[in-house]
Amino acid sequence: MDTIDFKALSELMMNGRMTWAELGSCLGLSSPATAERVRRLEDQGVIKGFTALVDHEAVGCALTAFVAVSLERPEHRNRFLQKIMEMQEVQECHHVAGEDDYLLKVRCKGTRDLERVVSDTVKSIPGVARTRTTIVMSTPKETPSPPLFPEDIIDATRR
Amino acid sequence: MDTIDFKALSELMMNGRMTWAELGSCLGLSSPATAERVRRLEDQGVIKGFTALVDHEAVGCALTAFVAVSLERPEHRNRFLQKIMEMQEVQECHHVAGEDDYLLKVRCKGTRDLERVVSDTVKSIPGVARTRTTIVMSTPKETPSPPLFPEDIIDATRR
DNA sequence: ACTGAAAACTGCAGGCC
DNA sequence: GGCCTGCAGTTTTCAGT
Repeated sequence: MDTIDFKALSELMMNGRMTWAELGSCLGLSSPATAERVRRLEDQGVIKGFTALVDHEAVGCALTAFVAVSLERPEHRNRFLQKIMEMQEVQECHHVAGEDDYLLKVRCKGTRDLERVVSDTVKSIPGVARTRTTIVMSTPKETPSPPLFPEDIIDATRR
Repeated sequence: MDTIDFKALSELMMNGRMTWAELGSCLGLSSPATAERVRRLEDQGVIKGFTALVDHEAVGCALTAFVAVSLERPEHRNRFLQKIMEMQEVQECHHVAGEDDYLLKVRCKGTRDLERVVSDTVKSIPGVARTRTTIVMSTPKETPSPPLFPEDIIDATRR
């Protein structure tokens, strides 16, 4: 077990961009060895990729909501999931135990958009028996995530 | 309005690492101009940083759960939030409208860990009146997120 | 996994629109 | 103000050990 400088490592991860040499020095490795390990992690699927983490509010995605969905019968599942996959506003879809079947995390510009997503789109999917929407007022803690609508970033770039 | 190659752009964003030149060519820009724009986005706070996106299951974080929390009185809020901030397992904390006050997204290794987090830690915070935990069985859709426990990645590195 | 070279990329300067 | 071209400094990559 080598000597890993966790403090330096987390500092490095905080401000984002880093070189293999920097990362390696936290781990006590040279840059080629570090690059090799990261490449292996990608091959194994541990690392899915690399992205920018965006402040969704800053790009006009100010509203977050959780939508619990109940399905009438299991037969409707595939069609439902297929539709969900296509919806950009749905950031997450979890199959949950308990009263409801699915829990969606939805992100959009405002209440008008939410209405469209929930009432028009989700409820129109065959087999959706009922939905319960919970609006997020503020989020004190959240690990930032990749952009949902890359085109909005492009717009922000121009300002 | 310039000509943006969205198809190439999203392909590029999918497989992660890219050079300014590559990104720029999708936008119809040279590398210095591209780097400059991204730097500006960072200054504006639109881009919070850059990270690796990890498959949490692959690093042993196999259990996801949503925990709804009700607080007795507003006075308890600050202390509650402070404690939440310290908990690595809590990936998100949202202040929500409706029946409950907060909705936590929790990630941990297994049910044993969940018990510790919910029953021992969250419920022991002063002012927590009740919690309702919803277990996630599978998640058909989720944008990957940065690592919650960097040390687990280090371990995976060694395999 | 380390060292050292070639190749590639980034960042800065200067000029242009 | 924002963008493009060329050069110097780094960083990554690919040998060989």
